[in-house]
Amino acid sequence: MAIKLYSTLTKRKEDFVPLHGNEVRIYSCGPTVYNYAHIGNFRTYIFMDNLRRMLEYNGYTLKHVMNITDVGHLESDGDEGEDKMEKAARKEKKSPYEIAKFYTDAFLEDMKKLNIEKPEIIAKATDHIPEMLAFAQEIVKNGYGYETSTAIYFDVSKLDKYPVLSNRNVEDQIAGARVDVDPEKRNPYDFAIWIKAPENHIMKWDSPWGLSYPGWHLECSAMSRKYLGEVFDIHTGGIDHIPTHHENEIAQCKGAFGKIPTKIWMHVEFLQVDGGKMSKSLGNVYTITQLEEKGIEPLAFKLFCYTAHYRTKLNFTFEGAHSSQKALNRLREGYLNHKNGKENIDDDTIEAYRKRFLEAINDDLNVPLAMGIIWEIVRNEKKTPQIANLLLEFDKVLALDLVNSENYMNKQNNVNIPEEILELLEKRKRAREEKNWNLSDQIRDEIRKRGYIVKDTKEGMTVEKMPLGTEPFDITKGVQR
RNA sequence: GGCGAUAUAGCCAAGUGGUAAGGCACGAGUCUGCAAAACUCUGAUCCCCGGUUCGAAUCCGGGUGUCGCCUCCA
Repeated sequence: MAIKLYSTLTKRKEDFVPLHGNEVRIYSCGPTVYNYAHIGNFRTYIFMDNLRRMLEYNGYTLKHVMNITDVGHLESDGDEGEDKMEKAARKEKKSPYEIAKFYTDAFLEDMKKLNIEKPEIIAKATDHIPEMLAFAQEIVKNGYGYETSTAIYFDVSKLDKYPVLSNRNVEDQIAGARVDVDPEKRNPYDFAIWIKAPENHIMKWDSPWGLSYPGWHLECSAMSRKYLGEVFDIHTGGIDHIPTHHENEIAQCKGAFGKIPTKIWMHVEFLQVDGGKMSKSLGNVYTITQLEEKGIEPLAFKLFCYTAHYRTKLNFTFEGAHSSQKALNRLREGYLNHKNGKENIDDDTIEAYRKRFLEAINDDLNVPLAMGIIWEIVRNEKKTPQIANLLLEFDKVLALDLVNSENYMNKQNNVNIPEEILELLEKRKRAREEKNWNLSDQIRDEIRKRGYIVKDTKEGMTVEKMPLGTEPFDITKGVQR
C-alpha cells in the first residue's frame, strides 16, 4: 500500500518512493546534550520512532542517523551568545565532555523508557570534526563562505533562493530586535559555519582558521552526507527547526554539493502545556522523570501523544496525561482479556482491521485514527488470542510494549507481593468469612495505603500492586494524592 | 510590525463535500455485604456572519478568539 508523507518543502503529502531500493535513509535532528530533554523534545522522538516502525512494518529496512549535538550550538540559533555546552559546563563545574556524557546517557535512558528504537547510527558532533571541517572548506572553496574576525560565515545571498522552507522576508526582519548582530556579517541571515574560539573556549580544534569549532548547523549536513549520501529519503525534526536550522542545512548542502539533501522534510508540531508554550519561567518544562514522579508512566505519555496527529499542536495537561495513564492500563487489560480468550473470529474480520490500520498509519502517520481502530478491536466482544496477536502486530508500530502487559499490571500470580501484605490479606479473608465487614474494609484501606489493591472476584481475593494512575487525581495540585 | 497555524461534546482530539472516530471525565447499569477494578450503555450539527453547492464541520469571503514563530526552545 502506498505511503504518503507530508513534506514541509513541498507543503503537501508526497507519495513515498525510496531512493535506494528497499532501504530507507533517514536523518533525525537529535538533542543538544546540555540539559535533560523534556517532554516536548520527546514528542518529536516518539514521532521519529513511529515513522521508523511504520516503514519497517511496510517491509522496508532502515538506515537511520540521529545526531547528538555536543558542541557548537550557541545560545541563539542566530549564532549569538555562548556555546550551550560550555555554559552548562561552567554552571555545573564540569568539563563540556562530562556534561555531554551525562546528559546523553540520561537521554538514552529516557528513550529506552519510552520504548523508542535506537537509530542505526547515533552520531556525536565531536566525533566528526574532520568531516565538518572538510564540509566547511568545500563551502568556502565554492565561494559561499567568507571569513570575518570571529567566524566563517555562509553568504546566503549567493544562493538562488533563501529561505526555501519558510516564508521569511529579510527586510521585515531588520526592524527586529536583534541587538548583537555581527557588524561584519554581509547579510542578516548569514550564519556561522565555523567559529573562531575565544581564548577561554574549551572545545576547539586546529583548522586553517586557527583554533576553532564548528557552527551548529554544520554537523547535520556533514554527518548525514557521511552516512546517508548527499541525497537521502527523509529528514525529521521539530517545527522550530524549519526557519533556521533546516534552512541552513539546505543552504550548506547547496553550497557544498549543489543539492537539497532530501525532498521530504517532516516536522513535528510543538507540545504545549496548559494551553501555551513551555517555558522555564512558568516552571512547566517537564522531564520524563518528573512525569514518573507524578504517577505518569513514560508509555502513558507516549499514548497521550497518540491522541493528536504529529502536525497539530497538542496541549499537555496533567489531567490529560492522567487520562492516558488510565487508558493505557485499560488497553493492557483489554489485551490480556483477548490473550486469555477462548473464542474465534473469522479471518476476514482480522484482515479488515489490518487493512484499516495500515491505511491509517500509511497516510502520513495518522496515529490518532489508528488508535481509534485499536480501541474498536480491543472492545470487540469476542475475546480471542487472534485479536491479541493482531494487537501485538500493530504494536510493532505503536510500541506501547503490550507484550509485557502482565508485567506492567503486576499480575504474575501475585509474585513479588510482600509478606506483610499477604498476611493482611489472610486476616481480611477471615474477617469476611465472619462477615465482619468493618474489619474487612479497614484492612482493605490498610492494604491500599501500602500501595496495593484488593480485588474481590468470584474466584476469591486477589491483590495487585497499584498500577500508576489508579489513585484519584487532584488537578489543582497536578500530582496524585 | 512581519509570517504561520488553529477554533469540533466538561477535557484531550480524529474527521478536508454526503447526514460527526477514539480516549478520559460525568451519569446509568451489571458485579459486590459495601466499595474498588472490570464490563455494558449514554452525550456534540462542528466560534459568528455571508457565499458556492442538490448537499459543508469539511470550499470561498468577512469577522472574533486562541496559539506559535520572527529572540532560547523538539
